[in-house]
Amino acid sequence: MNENVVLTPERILEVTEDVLRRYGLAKATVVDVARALDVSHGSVYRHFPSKASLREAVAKRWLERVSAPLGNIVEGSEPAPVKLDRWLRALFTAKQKRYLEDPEMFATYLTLAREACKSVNGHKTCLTEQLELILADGVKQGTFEIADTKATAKAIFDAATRFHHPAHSDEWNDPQLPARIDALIALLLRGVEVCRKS
Amino acid sequence: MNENVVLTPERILEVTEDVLRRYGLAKATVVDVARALDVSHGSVYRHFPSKASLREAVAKRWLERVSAPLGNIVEGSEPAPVKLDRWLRALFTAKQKRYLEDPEMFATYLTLAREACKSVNGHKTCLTEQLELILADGVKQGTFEIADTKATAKAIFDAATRFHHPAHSDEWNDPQLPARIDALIALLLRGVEVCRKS
DNA sequence: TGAATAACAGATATTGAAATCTGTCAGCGA
DNA sequence: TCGCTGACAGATTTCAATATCTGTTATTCA
Repeated sequence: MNENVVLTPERILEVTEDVLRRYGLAKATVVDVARALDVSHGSVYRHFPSKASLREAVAKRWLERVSAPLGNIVEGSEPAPVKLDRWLRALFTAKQKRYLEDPEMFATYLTLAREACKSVNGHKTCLTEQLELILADGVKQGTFEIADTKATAKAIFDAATRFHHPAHSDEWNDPQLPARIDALIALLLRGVEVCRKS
Repeated sequence: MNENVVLTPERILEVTEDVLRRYGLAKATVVDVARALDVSHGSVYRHFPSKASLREAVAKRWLERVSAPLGNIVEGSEPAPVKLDRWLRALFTAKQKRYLEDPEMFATYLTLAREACKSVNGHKTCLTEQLELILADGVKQGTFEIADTKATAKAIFDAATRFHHPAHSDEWNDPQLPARIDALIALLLRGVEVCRKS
């Protein structure tokens, strides 16, 4: 495995994900990562000051892979209600797809995320800000009527918890899930849209 | 401790909660419970067929203590929006109070509940039905406008997850919690109420 | 010079033998 | 008769000795 490539943080992170996938979270050690890279484990410590920081970096990468595509929806030019609908569904789908495709790896990332609560808070803030942009957009367009967009963005994020927070992933096999998501999104949309015909 | 009282399931459950509180979930054994009751552990097995069923009964008791007081709010004669507001806040307060008063015991009950998923499903169904009654009430009174009360009741329950589901209890110390709850309830109320003046 | 290493101390994980627990049942005593 | 007991087998947990890992540093090599 002695690649004639320089040792970069990025390469270490990739191999670390591999090692986590093969050995599982509990058994994956820094020594394993070093072995997979064909270097001594001391070399890994040259790029990451501790095992915890290595794990945190892996978690951060994963969270960024989830939130990046959502940014595109915010940028789009659709009406705000459509954006809100699509953004929420994209968030749910991103998480649920990862869970259904590889539950073990998902559990691994869940535990990593629990440890890396700083990165998770950043992730949450980032997502809430995206939501707020959509809401402000809708207010400007006259389709939404919202007193406090920041508070409402947080409220929507909180309300959506069950369908994107990994703690509830064991319910994502429920055949009624799509119906529940539809009902929630309808309820939330009605909560922010301007009054329809009485 | 040799009480001259007959051994009833109720008495066993009470003492079991005591033992759980003193020894912790991991260390509490059926032998401990029997010792506290001053009987042989065989006697406990006369009333509960297994340790798991004993634990499940403890979980069920706890869940019932949470949901019972909420029933009174449903029965009340206030306007539906007030009921809905009070019911949600009562649910959140019930869980959060238990968590803040004794986090260790709360964690114990959380684990018990995870095991007793049958009881938990009953609990959820019971709560959702209470919600549905409030919603139907509001529709009849003309304050709510809801296409499908059953689906909406579930959606509200799902939306409230973050503030009553024990998996999120570690966030209940957040000083912003009351504000977040206010924002969520306002959003949900707007989602079910008939249109106000445009 | 600067990246990588190998050897090390203290912390953590593994392992297998011994202790304890769960669930059962034949028999005791009211 | 009926509830309780105490002894038991198999499963689970504990504990301490052993092995492995984490993080550091003096040294090597290009």
